[in-house]
Amino acid sequence: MRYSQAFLPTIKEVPKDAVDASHVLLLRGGYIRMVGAGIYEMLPLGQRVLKRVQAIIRREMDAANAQEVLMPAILPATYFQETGRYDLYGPVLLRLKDRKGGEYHLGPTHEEIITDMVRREVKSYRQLPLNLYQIQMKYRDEARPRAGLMRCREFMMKDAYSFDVSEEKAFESYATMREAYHRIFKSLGLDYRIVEADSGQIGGKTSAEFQVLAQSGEDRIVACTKCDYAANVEVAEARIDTTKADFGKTPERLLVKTPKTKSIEQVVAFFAKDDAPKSADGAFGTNRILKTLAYLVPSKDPKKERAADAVATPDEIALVVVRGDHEVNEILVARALGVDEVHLASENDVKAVLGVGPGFVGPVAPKVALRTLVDHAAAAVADGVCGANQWDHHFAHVAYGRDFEGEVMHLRLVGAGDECPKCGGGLEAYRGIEGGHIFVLGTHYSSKMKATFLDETGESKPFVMGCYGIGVTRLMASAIEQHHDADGIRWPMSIAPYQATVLSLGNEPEIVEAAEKLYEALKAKGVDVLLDDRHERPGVKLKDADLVGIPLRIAIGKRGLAEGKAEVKLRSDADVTMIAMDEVVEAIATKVVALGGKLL
RNA sequence: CGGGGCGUAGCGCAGUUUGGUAGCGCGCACGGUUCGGGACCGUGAGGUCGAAGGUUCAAAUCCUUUCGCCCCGACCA
Repeated sequence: MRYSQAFLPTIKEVPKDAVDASHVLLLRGGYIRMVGAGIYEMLPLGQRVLKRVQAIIRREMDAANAQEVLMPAILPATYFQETGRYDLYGPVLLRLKDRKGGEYHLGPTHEEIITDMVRREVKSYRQLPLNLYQIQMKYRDEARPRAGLMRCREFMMKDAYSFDVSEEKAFESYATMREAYHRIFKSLGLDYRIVEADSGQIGGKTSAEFQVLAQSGEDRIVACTKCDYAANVEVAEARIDTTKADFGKTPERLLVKTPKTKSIEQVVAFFAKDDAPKSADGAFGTNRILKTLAYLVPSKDPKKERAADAVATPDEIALVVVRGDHEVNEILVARALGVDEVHLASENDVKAVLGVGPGFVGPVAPKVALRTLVDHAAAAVADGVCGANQWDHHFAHVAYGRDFEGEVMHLRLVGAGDECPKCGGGLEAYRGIEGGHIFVLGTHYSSKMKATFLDETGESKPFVMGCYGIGVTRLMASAIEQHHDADGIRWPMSIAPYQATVLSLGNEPEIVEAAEKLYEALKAKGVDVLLDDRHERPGVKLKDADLVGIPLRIAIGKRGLAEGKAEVKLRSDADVTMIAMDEVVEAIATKVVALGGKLL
């Protein structure tokens, strides 16, 4: 391609609304443009990258015996109604009506459609296993689209679905996909971690996320420095402190007047005063405070709508006790209580049930008996402080097992500094971008949709399913988050829009001719190359080349040409190499292959 | 959905407080001088000031409504 003929509008200034590197650089480099919030168009360069990412995904999916299909993006409501997700998805679903008033929506994911496809056509265990995938635009009316291609309302996804005869076989399919995903993420040149994760609304139990490490990532993950343990903080665990409270040493429980002492900091400051009660080993630090939070537990009956002005009743409130220096993991709380989600109870709800406001709530002798969940670490505190369930009062010298009871479990957010639950090694915290997510679904969808086959004994059984997603457009942006500098993008060779770019630095006929000749020779060799033949000053071409981020740059200028040489530079490297003109083509072709590219 | 911010030329912005004929930089077109890290000079094109309604002799500016976009949070197969 010749730059002079290319639709490649680069921008010198940083677009006002872009913050994250990938967003800024995709706009500035002429890759994408916004049409609406979370809706983007791909310019020629963007489309080239996208096609390269797709090609890698197709190659590995095909190699893993998955077969490509294409499902519609416009879906009749009946499919999602069949599994209840038409309501479950709520406003995220982009709904529409046809001329007859029939209800439709745009597909946010396709479990129901593929399950229907398979139940209609597959009747026997002899036709299994089956793995079908597609690459297609998905539609989710996100509450808050952000950061360019990172979180869009329309985005490209590769979604695959496996169908097996048994749970055991389903896990084999899952393992095959996991290996394929490893190959894909490596081919894309991404630094990533595979982590344990929450399955969310999709159903099923076993799942893993492929998290691309990036400071701008929305997800928080922890990974062990010694073993392969890694998890999203949503579900991360840590080695449990098994030190038991030694009641022999814990003094008698003491009611202390603590006026206006609500926050953890205030409590610690209060007990740090000279005249305040002390624990046997000194002050009551943050890690000795038993932080007690009241959660509103929604009714398990979905038909029972809670009125906006309703006041909580005792059976709707659960107490969660964690150490003052720990944070509650609400996903774990919800899971323990068997509900989809929990929210902190409002001040009014807390007062209504406990007769006291947040800040003075504690697990010891509440006004009414409440379900109480205690984090392991909090249960191990031998001599702690907690709210006394009376205004302006706390208890000192309290311990789980002696002063209060509850269900002990893992309830807190794990972070850097915690110990690995597998090996005891140190955990490190990272930010990640969820680039892929794989699930064993079991029979969650097949049962609801009566998608069954006959096994070898003639018995009718639901398919055991798995599903496997990759955010294609998101990965394109993720690659930039990981590969850029102050001047622009540094594409990995495997997904770069062009493998090499030839710059003619100067408008002298011999320079233009040499660049043209090299361009044609590289093309003939099978190198995907962009020739910057614009009548621009060298500075403009060099700046644009850095911004666009093509991995290999060959500059033809007066200086080098005098010696019969071209200047070759890697975008990811500061050094330049002078190579004789008649050796450049071979050198570039070799470099392209060495960096993981393929000649045409 | 809660909080905050912003809509003025293709892009980035000033002008709004205190109403009085809409401006700057980049980009674009033409001419000239330049030519190895986003050149310079000159000339020129380009705007219903997001939209609607209101106040006023007069509205980018004041009032009301509305639409859109961004950031933080909540949410997120």
